[in-house]
Amino acid sequence: MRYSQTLIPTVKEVPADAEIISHQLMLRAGLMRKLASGTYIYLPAGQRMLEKVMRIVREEMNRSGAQEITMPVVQPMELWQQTGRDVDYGETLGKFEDRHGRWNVLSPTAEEGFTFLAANEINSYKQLPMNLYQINTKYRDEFRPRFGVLRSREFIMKDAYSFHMDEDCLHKTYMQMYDAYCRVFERCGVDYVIVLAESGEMGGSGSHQFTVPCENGEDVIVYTADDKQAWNIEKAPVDPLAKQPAADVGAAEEVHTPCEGSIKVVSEFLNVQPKDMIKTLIYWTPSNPQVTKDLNAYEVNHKDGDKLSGKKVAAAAGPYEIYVILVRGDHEVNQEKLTRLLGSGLGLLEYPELIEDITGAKVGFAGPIGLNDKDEISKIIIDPAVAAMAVGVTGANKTDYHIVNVVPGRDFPLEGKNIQVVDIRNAVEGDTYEGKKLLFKRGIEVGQVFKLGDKYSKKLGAKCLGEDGKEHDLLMGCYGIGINRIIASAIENGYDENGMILPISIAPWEVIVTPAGKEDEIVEAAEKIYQQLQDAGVEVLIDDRNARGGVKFKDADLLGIPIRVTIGKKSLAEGQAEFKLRSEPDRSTLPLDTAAEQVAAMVADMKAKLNKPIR
RNA sequence: CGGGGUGUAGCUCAGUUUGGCUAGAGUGCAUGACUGGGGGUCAUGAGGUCGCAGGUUCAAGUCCUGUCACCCCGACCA
Repeated sequence: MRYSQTLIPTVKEVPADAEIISHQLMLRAGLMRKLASGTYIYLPAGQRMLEKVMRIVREEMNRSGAQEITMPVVQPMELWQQTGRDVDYGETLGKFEDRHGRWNVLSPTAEEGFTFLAANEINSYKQLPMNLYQINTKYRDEFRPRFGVLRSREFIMKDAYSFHMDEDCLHKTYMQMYDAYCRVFERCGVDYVIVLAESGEMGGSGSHQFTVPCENGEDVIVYTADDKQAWNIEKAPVDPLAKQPAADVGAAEEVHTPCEGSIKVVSEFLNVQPKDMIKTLIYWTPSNPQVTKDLNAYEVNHKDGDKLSGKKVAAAAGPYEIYVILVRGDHEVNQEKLTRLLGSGLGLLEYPELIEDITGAKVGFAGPIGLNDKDEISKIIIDPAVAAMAVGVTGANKTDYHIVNVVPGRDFPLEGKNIQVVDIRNAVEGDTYEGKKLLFKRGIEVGQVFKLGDKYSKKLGAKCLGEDGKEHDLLMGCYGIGINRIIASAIENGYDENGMILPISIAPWEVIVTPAGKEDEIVEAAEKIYQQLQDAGVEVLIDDRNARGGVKFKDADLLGIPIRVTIGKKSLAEGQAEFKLRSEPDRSTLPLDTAAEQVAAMVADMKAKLNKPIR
């Protein structure tokens, strides 16, 4: 490829829109341009990187026995209504009405489509296991696209779906995918850690996330100090804290706190630490899960209009459950743990009016004292960290009042028929698990494998005949890789002040030939080596622009091309070409007549190193 | 959707507070000359509905109202 004939619009200045390094460099190196918030145009260099990642993914998927197909991006809404995900996905689901008045979905993922296919085409256990995948555009109408391609509205995902008769078979394919994913990320040259993720319907180790650690990641990974176990923060368990020695405090006492009821403001007002406060959260959820869906749908459809008040919603919902959750002031409720505790499929809703009805106070002044006597409360869930407190400050269930000197167990019960003390919070710095210190780091989720069970096959009637001659619901697994995110993570993993430092497997070109000077002999020598490298099958870019050396070097560095071969006046006179690795500061020389050969060997070697077997 | 911010040349930004002449700089682009190993120098030139609409005024990039887009924090995220 000739630089002069390629669109690689590099820029010197950092674009104002871009906050994180991968986003900045993708724009600066001319890999892409923004079309609108969360949608990007991939330019030739960026496109080449996408294609290289896709090629690796495709090779590893095929090698693992999966088969590639293509699913339409535009899919009928009816399919999504059958699984209820037209509602579950909420406003993130992109949709439009066609000229016939039919509603269509812009596929944000494709369980429905693949299960539809399986329902029609898989009839016998003899066809199983079957693993189908596609690499295709996905659309999600994100509330807030950000960080360049890390959270965009349109992106490319590899999604695979496997079908099975039994759990063992599913597990086998699941592990094959797990291994294939390891190979994909190894070959792409990104660091990654595998963490246990939300387990979903199947329980146990039903999902793993592949995460590239980096400062700018949106996910938080929690791992033990010995590096043996890792979780997504949504799933990380914590040891209960040691019970604090009983303090000699007086009786609980109401104090006037005429301020906003947030933990931060109240703790400052009373001059106590947030960790000495008890946060009281009140949730409610309709007893019938279907009602939650209807309500969600109602809100989705009426978002701008007559939004129901809390009471109206509650009335519309029929019977409902109310849960009171107590966590320490400096802790956060973990929604995943909560959902798991109360049963999946239940939506938890918060309505200020309802909270006011129950506590008799404005939001911000709820407290546990006296609440356990209220019949309408189904359950009080107390985090062990609250139970371990010697004394705390809580809301008084009276607007503008809090209670100090509250002793858990003395002033409100820690046991009882509707009281449960159970881990319900996010792990924080200082927590342990099984006695081991928990550490935190941020990361970018680049892949996830998931055991789906029969969730979709049941709803879409994907059954097949077993050896026993009876119909069985198919078990499914699904496996996703974010193609664009791999590129962003690779950049977050490798850059310096001059630009990207890319793994050779995904760099837009493997080698750049830089003629430093426009004398005929320099150009000729550069052209020759360029031709030889091409003949050797190396992906090579020649910077044939009429520009100064400095400009070419800067752009080569910005693009992160792993190997640079420079033809300059001095070295040429000695029959040498210059050789430099992007990742290393030093330069060396190679004899002109064997340079191409040696560089080609080096390229092969660098690629082979990324292919090395896992672990 | 709540909070904060920004829209002026392809890009990065001055100018808006306190309304006033023909709207500026750097960079990029074009042309020419000199250069030629880390974004070089000089000269000339093209490039703007000052986000959009309406209003106030003798006069609006600047003040007012509305609106749109984009960015950041939060909420949300199979």
